[in-house]
Amino acid sequence: MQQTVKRDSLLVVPYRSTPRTEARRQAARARLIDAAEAQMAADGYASASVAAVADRAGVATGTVYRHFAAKAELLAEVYRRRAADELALARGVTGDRRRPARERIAAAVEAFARRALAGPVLARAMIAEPVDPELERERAAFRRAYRDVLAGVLEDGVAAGELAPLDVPTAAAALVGAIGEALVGPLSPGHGGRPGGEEALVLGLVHFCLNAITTPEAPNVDDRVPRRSDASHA
Amino acid sequence: MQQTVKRDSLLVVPYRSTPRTEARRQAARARLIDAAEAQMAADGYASASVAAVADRAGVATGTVYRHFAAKAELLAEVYRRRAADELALARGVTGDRRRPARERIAAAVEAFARRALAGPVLARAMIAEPVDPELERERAAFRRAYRDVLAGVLEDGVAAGELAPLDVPTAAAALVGAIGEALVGPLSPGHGGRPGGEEALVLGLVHFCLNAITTPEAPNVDDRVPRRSDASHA
Amino acid sequence: MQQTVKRDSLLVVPYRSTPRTEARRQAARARLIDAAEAQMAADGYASASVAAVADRAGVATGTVYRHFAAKAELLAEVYRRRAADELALARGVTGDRRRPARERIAAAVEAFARRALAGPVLARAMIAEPVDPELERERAAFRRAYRDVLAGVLEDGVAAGELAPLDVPTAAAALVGAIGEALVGPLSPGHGGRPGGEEALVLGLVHFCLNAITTPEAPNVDDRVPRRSDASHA
Amino acid sequence: MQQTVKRDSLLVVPYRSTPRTEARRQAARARLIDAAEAQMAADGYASASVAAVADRAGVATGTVYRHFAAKAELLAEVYRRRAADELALARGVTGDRRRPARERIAAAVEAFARRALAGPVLARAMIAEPVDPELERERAAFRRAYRDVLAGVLEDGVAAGELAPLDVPTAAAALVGAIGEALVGPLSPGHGGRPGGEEALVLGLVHFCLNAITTPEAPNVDDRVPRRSDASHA
DNA sequence: AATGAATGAGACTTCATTCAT
DNA sequence: TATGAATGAAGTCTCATTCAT
Repeated sequence: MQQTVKRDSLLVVPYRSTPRTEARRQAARARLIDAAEAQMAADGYASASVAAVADRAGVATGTVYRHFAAKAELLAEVYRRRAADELALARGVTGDRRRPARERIAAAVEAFARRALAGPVLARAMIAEPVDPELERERAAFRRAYRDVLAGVLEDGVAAGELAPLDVPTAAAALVGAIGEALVGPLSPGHGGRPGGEEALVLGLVHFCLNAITTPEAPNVDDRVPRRSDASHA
Repeated sequence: MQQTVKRDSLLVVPYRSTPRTEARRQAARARLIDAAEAQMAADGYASASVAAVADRAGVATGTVYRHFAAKAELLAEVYRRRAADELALARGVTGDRRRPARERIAAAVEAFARRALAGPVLARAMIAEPVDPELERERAAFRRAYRDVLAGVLEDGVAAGELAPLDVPTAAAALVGAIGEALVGPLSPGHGGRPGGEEALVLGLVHFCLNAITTPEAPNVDDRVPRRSDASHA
Repeated sequence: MQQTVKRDSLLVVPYRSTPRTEARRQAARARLIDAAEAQMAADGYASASVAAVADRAGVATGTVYRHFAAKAELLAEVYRRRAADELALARGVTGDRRRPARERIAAAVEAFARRALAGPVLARAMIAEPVDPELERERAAFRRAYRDVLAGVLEDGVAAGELAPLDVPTAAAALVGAIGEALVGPLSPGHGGRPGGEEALVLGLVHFCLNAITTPEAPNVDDRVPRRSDASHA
Repeated sequence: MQQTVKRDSLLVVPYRSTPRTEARRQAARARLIDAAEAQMAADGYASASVAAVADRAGVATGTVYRHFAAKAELLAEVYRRRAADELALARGVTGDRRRPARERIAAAVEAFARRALAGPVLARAMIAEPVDPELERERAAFRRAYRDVLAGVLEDGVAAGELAPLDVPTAAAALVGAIGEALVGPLSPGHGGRPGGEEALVLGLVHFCLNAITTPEAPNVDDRVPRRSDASHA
């Protein structure tokens, strides 16, 4: 990718260090990660062969191995970087602990939803597509981290008395899943027919999530098998 | 395949109406589907090569093709069979329309949860792992069918006045996702450390799902984003 | 191969002979050869798998091996039988040695042409399609035999002074080739556009063949390469 | 494949206009075509598996697919190249329209014959052996082109009054077949016993072909069934 | 004798990885 | 360091042949 020989300089100095070299190296690395992400965004995980990625980055396949020990490592980096972005966003949006937990959760759900809807193929690859065991680990890590962000908010809410006590880890995981499925599931067949389209989807999802963490009156689990019919609700 | 007309015998015996042969055939087919399912359960979708499945079934690879036109058809059968089981169960536990919707949803969630927990790797493969387009179609069909079961219950609940009005398709999808992630997500790293273990997980999840479909007091959607929109401020 | 046990007689007589058994055997054999020929006629040589032929004959694949040691042997029989038919016909129409050689040749060409045109796919398979070495031998044998029939006629003609002396083996081979190519070649791209269609083709071919064996005025071979040799000047 | 745009250099050097690389690439390609041709020449079309060809070329099987999208494409190239050679030769030898048509035909026949005799197995593969539909198309194209060359000469001859009117397309096809069969037919079993050997074969064939296009006196087709014996020819 | 399911070698093709230039 | 051709293991599928029933 980076040619070593510079045509325009007669003197080729065997420079050793990391002044500009390291920068170039990082740039090349980054370009490869970009290319891999772009490929996944364009045609899904399965299309991201080393050749396709290298091609997209404008380098030879061999060059990839100068920056990554194996294909899985490159793709793992894609997951990691993407996850970091997503987490940063989530943390940003939920960061203000003075605001009510429900508000913070709503913000996180909405932020995630909007990004997923903007790039559905990549979202699918990140959330649901199959992967090598190596990558699976990254994906699991992302989900866990994301859960942890949400869990933190939930704990804050419970501690502050805003939310009724709840099974925080489970609820956080369920939220992640609810978000993912609601967004990714309907997208394959096209979701256009719905009135309001994406906007309605986001609203419905946020609504769902807020409800889920808000125990109406009886936080007792036994509530789920009520004594009688819920006629009173009618 | 078998021609029925025999020139030299007046009595045409239908060559073999497959008395026992058909049974054997079905048995062999079923053995292959079992083997494929077992392989996916053991090592995930990616490990289910034709050779591995055949090996597990104790037959030669060529034999697979006597029963299925292509690998994808075998795996699709696994999905279909599994999905049919799951749907039958879900329909069974939610079938009594005289019972309250919340009770029926709780039953479905619990039933699904218990089965997923019994076979987590397979559950992962069924729910989340990557697949050929052909299989993706099966998986999507399953998810859609499952959503429809839940959506039917939700609609019953809304119609009966038991549930406050809600975005039924989104809620149903979100429920499927919540269930899937809550069960499958935590399982890779092992979930054992939790107090109460699986039991607590199931209860927490049921609780979460019931809450999610129960609007506390203000069913108004605007309730979710308190005063101003906060999401997109990363 | 000959079973000793008979179900319908209590007394199991190890019958030795060939009363009706041999007849049945031959019938089954013949049916397989028919089926193989029909398959080749329908879809060409490549389509004649053992399974397809057995299917067409209404027997199981294993049965084929009760009558033929290998697939090639079955197909060889097809060639042989077909060749025998063709040769019998050719010998029939050329058999009357009292008639002029040219007339006899014309009759053979016409007969062959009409049959080939009636069943072009089989003709192709017999004349030109690729085959196993084993079958190639049969095909070569047929061509040789056919050449010999024509050669016999040519020799008669030369001996009788009707034809000018000519290189009989070469001429006979060339006749076979001319017939084959003229018939089989034009059929692939469709020959319909021609005025007169098949009839014209047959006439043109007969004309060509008669000319080919009729030296105009100067039977001298040198006639062909006018004064100097011109061929090799590319 | 190579992206041309480079962000970090103003001077965009087209990554490699493939100075020597292209040459190497062509050389490798050519080596594979050579190997495929050699394999067909040695053991016929059926023996030309990808593995066998790669082996003969001294490369791994995968390498074949760096140069050809599919096996059929490699073999098609063999046909095409061979056909191009043959046609160029034929056109060269028949190109001078001032010479008599019979002389030009004789030259073409002789040229083709000498080459076919030099490599009989390959000639067989090119002319008569079976092939995939994809290759069949190439072969048909070659035959048609070859016929057209001969047909052109025949038409010239007829137009110039040198040849009596004749069914040009049929005659051209028949010439191709006559040449092919006369050369290829006798070669499988070996043709060595003949007096004069190859030389006689070529002479006899040329003679045959010239006769075939030379109507003695009565170009009428009905001539083929003469009234009486052709005593006058004696 | 027939059946037809099973066999397993072998064909084509893909793609992550290596290595001479 | 980059290149990209080459590698070769692995995957899917076909089909002539075998063998228990």
